[in-house]
Amino acid sequence: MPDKDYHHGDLRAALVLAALERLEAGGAAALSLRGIARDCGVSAMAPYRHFADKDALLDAVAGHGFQELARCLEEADATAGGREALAAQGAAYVAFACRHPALFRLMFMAPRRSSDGSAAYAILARRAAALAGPGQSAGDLTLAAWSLVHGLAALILDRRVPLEPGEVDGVARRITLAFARMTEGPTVG
Amino acid sequence: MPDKDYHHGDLRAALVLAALERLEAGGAAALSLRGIARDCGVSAMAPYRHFADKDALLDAVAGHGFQELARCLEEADATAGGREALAAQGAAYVAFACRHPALFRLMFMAPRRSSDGSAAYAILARRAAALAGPGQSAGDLTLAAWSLVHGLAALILDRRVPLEPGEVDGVARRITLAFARMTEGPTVG
DNA sequence: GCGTTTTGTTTACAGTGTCAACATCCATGC
DNA sequence: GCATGGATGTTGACACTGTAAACAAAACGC
Repeated sequence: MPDKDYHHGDLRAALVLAALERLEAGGAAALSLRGIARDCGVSAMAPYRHFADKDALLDAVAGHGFQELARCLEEADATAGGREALAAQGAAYVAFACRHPALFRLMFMAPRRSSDGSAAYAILARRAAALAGPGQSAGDLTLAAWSLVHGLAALILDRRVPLEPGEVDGVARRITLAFARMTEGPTVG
Repeated sequence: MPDKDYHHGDLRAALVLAALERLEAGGAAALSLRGIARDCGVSAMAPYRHFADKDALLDAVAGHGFQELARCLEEADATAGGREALAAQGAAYVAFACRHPALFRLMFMAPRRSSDGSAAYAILARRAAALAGPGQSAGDLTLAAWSLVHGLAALILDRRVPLEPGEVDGVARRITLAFARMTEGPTVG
């Protein structure tokens, strides 16, 4: 094994990981490119060999987050079927946001450029669309379901709704489930 | 009228206004305290006579946004009654976010400290709670309604949902209205 | 009128993202 | 086996940021 002092095995991955750690520890304010580089034991300019600029690194971090979110949704979806599966996904979505608030904000709440979240969206969409009753638009239903859980997560994160940590899961599950029941009610037109 | 060269009349208000203009023009990235001060023709340290730090100024800007949002909701609410009023509020909420994307993000999507949005919340809550059927929790219903429109706005702002500007209002109205109809469907338990 | 308080200014410092020029290492030709 | 070229990392510099400390000027109370 060579010296490893100059060339860093896999700096790109190390940078993303360090950024994630900083994010969990100190929030978005702690995300300085120089700091991240320092954490990796590397100079301030080294990241530019792997990312065009700071935003590009942040995009990679967000991408990591989306993968993890998709994993969580998939896992939750497998625990039940039908409407209950949708409720489980809703609760998992909110739980993810609460577990990684700064990451969640980074993923969504910045004028990002790319950071594809379609994988996570697809998992939720599959469940939601299957619930569409006659005369209900599957597209609208999916969008509504996503909006509901996303908005709930965002409001909780911003302390806009006074909820104890212990209540969050129950509320998310209840609301999502009630929403899912909407599909058996009277339909439009 | 005295010289007005040293003392600025009402700097505090001018700073908030300048910040709002910068926000509309260049997004959150253009919000530098020094730049805002420059826009007001004042030195970099002058803002500190009126705000503890940059975040305090941003809080004031967010507060301004919440007032405006409340005004929009109130206005929309007056255009109709019952479920239609809720749908109108939903559309107005989303429209506000689309009209002032950077401000909306500033209001919600940062680890703020205060910036009270309870006025806007109250207007929506009043309508939503009135729609709660027997066995439905007014609190849950209100939270769900808010989450729905807030999430929809956030997702649209982040281009997570491919919507033409022209479609936004229709979708928001449709989804909110469909949600409101949920209250006449079969209830929990 | 004078002192106090409020409001701005100047200067300075540490920290940021990023450009340009340079250094070092690794893999590949011969 | 060694020069060479491309990848990777470094140093130094620049313009910019938020903010602390010390000072200056205008406004107000008596």
